[in-house]
Amino acid sequence: MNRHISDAKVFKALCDEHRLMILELLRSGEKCACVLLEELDIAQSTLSHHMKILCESGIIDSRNEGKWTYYFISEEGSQSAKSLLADLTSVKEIQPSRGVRTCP
Amino acid sequence: MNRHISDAKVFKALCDEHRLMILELLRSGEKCACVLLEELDIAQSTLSHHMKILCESGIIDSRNEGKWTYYFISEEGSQSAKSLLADLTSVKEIQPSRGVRTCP
DNA sequence: TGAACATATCGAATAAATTCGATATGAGGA
DNA sequence: TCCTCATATCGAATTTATTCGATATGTTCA
Repeated sequence: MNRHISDAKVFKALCDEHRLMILELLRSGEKCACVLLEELDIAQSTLSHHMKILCESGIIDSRNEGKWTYYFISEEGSQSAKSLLADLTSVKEIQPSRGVRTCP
Repeated sequence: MNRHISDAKVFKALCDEHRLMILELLRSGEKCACVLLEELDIAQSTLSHHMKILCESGIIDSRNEGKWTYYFISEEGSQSAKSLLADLTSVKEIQPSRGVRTCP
């Protein structure tokens, strides 16, 4: 079940402020790269790099329409991110009661 | 509401594999630093650095007992992380229907 | 086909994070 | 009080991420 070994990827996608801002922009519906570029004050190649990371994390998906690429929040991807976070922070059933010393 | 500006911090705490492993270890109950250290094959100063980041993110909390420090998953902190992720990936009510072109 | 535009990739510069050993701090017990 | 042990902090080395300009790819339209 070693999910945590490689699943830092999902959270890595979320730990950059530009990428969080992109996510925020996409909450109001899909946008093409050129619109995102106008809002973000970063170089086009930088935006492309961020979109690649977001897409590879699964949280964002894209579709092509002619020469444009539209990005949108993936329902499936964000659901699995939420499940992963819930798992990571959930305390297991069988555990020593708090306050029990595990040190000598 | 500009939460995303500074709230990369919570996710930054989750984007390192050692820190995810620490979280996994704490799922079975609080542990003192020396126990974590045995499991992780990293230097003591490195562990201390990771624990600081995790605690500052709010996801993990600590308590002192004598010379030991015990770390545990914070119910409150992980709840707010989950809320934040849910917000970030939730699509807003009013939005243009998908497929509407926002580019010329 | 060729010009114009949107996006992706490459390579290099800069910035940020991780890691370690050395050392400091602070608590407990002799 | 002094010694020992647990954890934190410091400073430097290394690794990883971000960023940009330049260029490549691929699409549309004349």
